[in-house]
Amino acid sequence: MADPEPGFNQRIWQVVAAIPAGKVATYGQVAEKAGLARAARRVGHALRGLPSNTRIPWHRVVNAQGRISLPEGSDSHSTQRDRLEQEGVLFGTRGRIDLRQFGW
DNA sequence: TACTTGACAGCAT
DNA sequence: AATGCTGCCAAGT
Repeated sequence: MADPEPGFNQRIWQVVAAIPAGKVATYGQVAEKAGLARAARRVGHALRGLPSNTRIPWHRVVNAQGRISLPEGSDSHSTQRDRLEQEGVLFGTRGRIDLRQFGW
């Protein structure tokens, strides 16, 4: 097997899919929950590889600073922010989400 | 095949 | 607060 850990991507998607609407998780949290503690980067790659028509709520994943980790001004960025606001997620003055509102 | 990048995070300086 | 280094691992060059 070329891939030593087959299915981890799927594992990651499963974790992301389990995030309740109106709530967000950080890459680190997702990684940890997927059994990949400290491999937050892997989460980023897994999400990046998602098809445009995916039903995975990738927009509920932000970085540890409570910010959207995508180039500001990009389509993905605005899409993510729009969806989060639509779910009731509050953004701070500097486009920052106060993660404390979720208990972390 | 080797080196560099990257939807990150945590700790040290 | 800002910068730099390290860990982790896949994908790109």
